[in-house]
Amino acid sequence: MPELPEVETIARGLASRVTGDAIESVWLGQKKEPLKSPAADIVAALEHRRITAVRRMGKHIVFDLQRNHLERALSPAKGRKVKKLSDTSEGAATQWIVHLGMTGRLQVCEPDAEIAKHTHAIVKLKSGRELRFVDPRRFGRLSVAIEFDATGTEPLEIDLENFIALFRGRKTPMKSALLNQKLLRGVGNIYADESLFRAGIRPRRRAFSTTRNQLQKLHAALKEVLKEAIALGGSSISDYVDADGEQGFFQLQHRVYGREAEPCLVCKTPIKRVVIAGRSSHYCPKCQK
DNA sequence: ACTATGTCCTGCGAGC
DNA sequence: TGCTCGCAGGACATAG
Repeated sequence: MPELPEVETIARGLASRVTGDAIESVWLGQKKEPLKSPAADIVAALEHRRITAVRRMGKHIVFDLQRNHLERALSPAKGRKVKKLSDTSEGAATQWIVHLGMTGRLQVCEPDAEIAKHTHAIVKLKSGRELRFVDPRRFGRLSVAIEFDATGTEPLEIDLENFIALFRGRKTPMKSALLNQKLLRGVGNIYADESLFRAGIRPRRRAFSTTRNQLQKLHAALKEVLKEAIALGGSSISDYVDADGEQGFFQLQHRVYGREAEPCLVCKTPIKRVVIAGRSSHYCPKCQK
């Protein structure tokens, strides 16, 4: 469901709520799809760890975990078969990585709160609260790692020359290039469409044929649209809410996404919707070349 | 190596 | 009301 601005909003909300808290126990559901790492690895990596930070990398939420020294003496956690993490020393940091897919949610709640349908993981915290992962479509993924290795570059950090180089020699449509997480991480369908509109580039435009001037505009437009969206707490379409249950407001700023047949806000031409790489793509046929 | 396509899931609203 | 259909913010495997 969420793209970079929504994940950023969620990660910030989680950081303020659970940083410093410790994980006492982990329950994982029976469905196998949400687990990218073996269940035993996840449980072993999370239990009795302190959450030292929560941050976003692309569309992933990364929890930095450290062995909780108060718990260490009490936990005879050795002997568990955790191949990937077995060579980590006792105090070494590990990470819990959550990808929300299309419909994933991470909620912090009291233990007596009703357990939502499609709850796949419940993490009990020392503070008494619970962190729950809920995901109806099960496109989301949970995993653990010693150091998460995300692909691509953060769009908010990339400089102009490296940005332009991403598109060089590629035949693929600009829309597909923007969605390719190996190039830029965190851009999804909404912000791809919105940034292409602001830069005046058609989504089907072949990457290699895009002019330097257009790419320069896109570099600025993408950063601008992502920053504006983060400032407004992301876009709430259907049921997206952040860690505090608050909805975002950037959907009110969409200029093309979800506006098929509505007049372009610049030139009044009806907005078009086409399918590119299986994804809805919205653009103004007059403003975008 | 790069690119296009199908597939994984559930839920919702539109249209009949 | 109840059914079917198409669509949904993502990412991977696979085939060409």
